[in-house]
Amino acid sequence: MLQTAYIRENKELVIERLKKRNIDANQIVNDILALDEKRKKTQQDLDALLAESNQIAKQIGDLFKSGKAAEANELKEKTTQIKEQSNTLKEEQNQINNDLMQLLYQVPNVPNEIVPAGKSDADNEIVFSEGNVPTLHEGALSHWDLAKKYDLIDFELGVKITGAGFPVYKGQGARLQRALITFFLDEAVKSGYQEIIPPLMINEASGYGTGQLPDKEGQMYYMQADDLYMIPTAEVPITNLYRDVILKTDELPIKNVGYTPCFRREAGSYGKDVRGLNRLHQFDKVEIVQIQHPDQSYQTLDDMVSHVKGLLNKLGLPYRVSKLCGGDLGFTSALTYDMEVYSAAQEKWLEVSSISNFETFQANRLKCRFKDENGKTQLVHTLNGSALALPRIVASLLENNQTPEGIKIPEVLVPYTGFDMIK
RNA sequence: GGAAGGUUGGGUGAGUGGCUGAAACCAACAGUUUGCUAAACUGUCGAACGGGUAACUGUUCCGGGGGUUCGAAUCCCCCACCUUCCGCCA
Repeated sequence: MLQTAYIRENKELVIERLKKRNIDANQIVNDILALDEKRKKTQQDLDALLAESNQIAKQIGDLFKSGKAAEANELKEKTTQIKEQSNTLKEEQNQINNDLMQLLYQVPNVPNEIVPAGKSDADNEIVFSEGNVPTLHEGALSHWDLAKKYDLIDFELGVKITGAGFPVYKGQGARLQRALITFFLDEAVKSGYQEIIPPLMINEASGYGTGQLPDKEGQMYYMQADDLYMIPTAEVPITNLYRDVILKTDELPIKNVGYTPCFRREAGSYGKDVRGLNRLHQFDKVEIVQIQHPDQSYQTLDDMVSHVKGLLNKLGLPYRVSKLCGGDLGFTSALTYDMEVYSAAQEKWLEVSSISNFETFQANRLKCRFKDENGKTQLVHTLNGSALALPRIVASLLENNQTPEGIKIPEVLVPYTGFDMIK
């Protein structure tokens, strides 16, 4: 959520930048500012009334104490009038605040200056690529066929136990999964991230904190009996660690990494995009989260991108980095880089990480602030990214590294898997 | 799941109707003292939204919501959460 004060002070910029998202924000911005003016006005009136009533209450107290009950009772009558007025104003004030919130919830984050204009992922700007697209041998298989051939992942068994999108990993497949998780965690810890094991379920307040609620509750699994949601990503519990917190400047940046399974309902997904490991209801992901001083957050974003590049380099997967265009940019993000690996048998690029700077958009809802150099409290910048999401990495690894003799395990993973070939 | 007790500022914790935005202590910060560190002493020390060039100042907030009252941290109702004991249990 944007801050009203920010919109007020940067009106033209906000409208201009939101055009990158193909949004004409003129109307809503003006509505917000008008409501905000109204809010201030009512508050002033209300404050004045309450101040008066506070004062009278004090007088009445004094009068009673000095035994002047008659005068006190006279004053009492005066307050009923004030009370009526202030109640009306309070209602008005509540209504205004609600309306204002409704409007603010609708406004997405202001894209960074360097976000390219565009409508869809086709307009994303590829800013970096590494590695060559492999040529596969005759008779190469898709990862779901490979998974079956080597008995690594059993999709049907998952259907039996739970349903579609909940695969069962077996044998070397399970081991590979665990190896990747540990490798990713180790790499993050080496880069200075603190490892976190958060709860896998969250309450409503946390859902609001990172913006899954109120709009996107349909994407999360919900446990009605206990009013809890399964996390769609570790970002939610880890970022919410800092909800309602005021940090000190020297505590920044905060760098956390967490591995968790992620649960997503993915309602409405269908077709070949969901085949195999491409889209799941439960999957494993290692997430990096940083909380940073506003002056440094873009440097941090670059650092995070570099970190993920490093992971992909070490795994030897061909990948590319793209800067999301305005039309493809997530609601809460100011700037996002997507990392995609090439999946050789499917012959397509798969998104394995999305690294974003939310600036103060999340922090505003989270109420995560810090005391700056001048002792002033201001909102932090929050950032996060996958480092990395497992299924598509596995898909790409299996497909790209297949040989007639078996599937080669990248060298960096061998210490973790204990084998260098899936046979 | 049953029972009891709790929820106050960064922490401990006082506060049962007006003098309490909140004692005291601890922590933190600034300063004095000190050869350095420590100790001691002095001061500062919650947040949000407003008004004012500023000094300063108004309102709101004592788990959340509602109520009683001229006036509520304090009384009443509902809800959430926590702790302890019992039951169950990796």
